[in-house]
Amino acid sequence: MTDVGATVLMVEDEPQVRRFLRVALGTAGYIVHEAATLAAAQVAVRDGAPAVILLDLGLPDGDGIAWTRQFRTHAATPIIVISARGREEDKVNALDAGANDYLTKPFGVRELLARIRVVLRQSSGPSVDVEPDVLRFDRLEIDVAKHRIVVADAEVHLTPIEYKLLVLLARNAGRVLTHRQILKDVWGNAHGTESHHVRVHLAELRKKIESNPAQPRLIITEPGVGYRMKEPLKL
Amino acid sequence: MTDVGATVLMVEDEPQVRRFLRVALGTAGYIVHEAATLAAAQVAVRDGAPAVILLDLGLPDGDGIAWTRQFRTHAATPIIVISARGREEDKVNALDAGANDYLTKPFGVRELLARIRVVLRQSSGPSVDVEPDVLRFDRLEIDVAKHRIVVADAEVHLTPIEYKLLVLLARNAGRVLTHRQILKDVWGNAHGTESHHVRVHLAELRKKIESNPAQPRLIITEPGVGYRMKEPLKL
DNA sequence: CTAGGCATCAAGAACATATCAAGATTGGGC
DNA sequence: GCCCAATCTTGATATGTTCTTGATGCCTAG
Repeated sequence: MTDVGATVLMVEDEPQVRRFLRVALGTAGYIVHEAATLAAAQVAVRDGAPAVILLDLGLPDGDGIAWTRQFRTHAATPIIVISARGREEDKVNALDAGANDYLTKPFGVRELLARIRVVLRQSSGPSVDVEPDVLRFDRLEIDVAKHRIVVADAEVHLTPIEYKLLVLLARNAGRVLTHRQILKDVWGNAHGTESHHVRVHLAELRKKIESNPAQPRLIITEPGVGYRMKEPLKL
Repeated sequence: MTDVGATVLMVEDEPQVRRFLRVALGTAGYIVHEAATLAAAQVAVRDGAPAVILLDLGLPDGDGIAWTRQFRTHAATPIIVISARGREEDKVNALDAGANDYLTKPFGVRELLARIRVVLRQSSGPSVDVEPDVLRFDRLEIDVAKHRIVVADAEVHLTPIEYKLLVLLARNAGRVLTHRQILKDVWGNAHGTESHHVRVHLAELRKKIESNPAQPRLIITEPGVGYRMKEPLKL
């Protein structure tokens, strides 16, 4: 009556809750991985490639919401937040940070399982795209997993928008992305025609990653259309 | 601060709740469609193509859960169920029937909006879907997905008008397109008889894609009528 | 031979982009 | 809760690209 042996990563510090969920999820046919801290979760995600993450807020080593936001910059694994905090504010923050669902303790196991099925159902659809953790472009190196940019062997600091912009372009290297597409992906659906934003932040980005920003070699302007990142050299 | 004017279909029979949600959703920037019955919802979905459906259970003309199950056999539009029934049983049934989320009345508007953002975020997908859409003509290659033109293994830069012109001709290869048709498609309906524009830009285009622009092999002039692109080699 | 349609060129207008800088906003630390 | 630092937004201006427009000459059909 349940899904296959999908892997669920449970991020939770209270031993009692862990035992409880371990049994419930195990019985339902899932493979359960566990982490008691965000740091451990980070490792578990990379090693275990879970199909869904159950994230308890209020872990000892950091803010789960901030972690979620950070995580979402490079991964799409569904996150179901589980929290004792039931304030609307908390829910909105978590969901906007990138969580797929938010359950307030106490909750019923059957509801949890149903909600896990929902997110699995969604993610099973549009295939699994495995992409390398490191994207390389000439003297530019993007380590998506570690959220690190290296230009000519020197680490470079990018602001959140610059980072999103760069990863978007890099993931679509060789393809022209229109202003509209970029706005939608980096800013969210709202901003109608403010392509000026794109220009400003793209200029900043070029300053940081191009050797000669006045004559860009990595990010090419397609006047009247958008921008294109040069494809990396083929092997 | 919110998404674009995505369309939300509200399926709800109580006038008070409808008015309340209409205002809340409208303020948040959504276009709101309304239906008081499942039958009306069916029609509204077909006509309005909503981005998300808010479904109240317990409508006068049928079982919302059964409707959801039926709906899911042919459509993937996200459904957020809103119900006064808070029993775990109800939630599990609705979610397993295909609902994407389940909110129990009373609920906060901000939470609802956040959950709408979640499902919209998911369905908007990874923005750029890869469609291998390449048109080939001898030594000319048009990659529509990437917006890229290659002539004899060398990338060629086209201006927006040139690109539109080329794609239009390529998509209608073998057929003669009149000046009027070209003007309408590339420039828009306004320009009455300015076929001179076509000539100028077509000359530019030929310079870029023909090996000998004076004796065009790809784009043929049909005197007195218009232009025609040579059909690509068949496989 | 002539008229109409076509190709080509060049210059300025219209439009799009790059860059700088100041004000507004956000988020984190105290 | 307040303040500071970082970041984002917004506007102004300079620069660069593309489009339009008109002039000119060629070719072909009648």
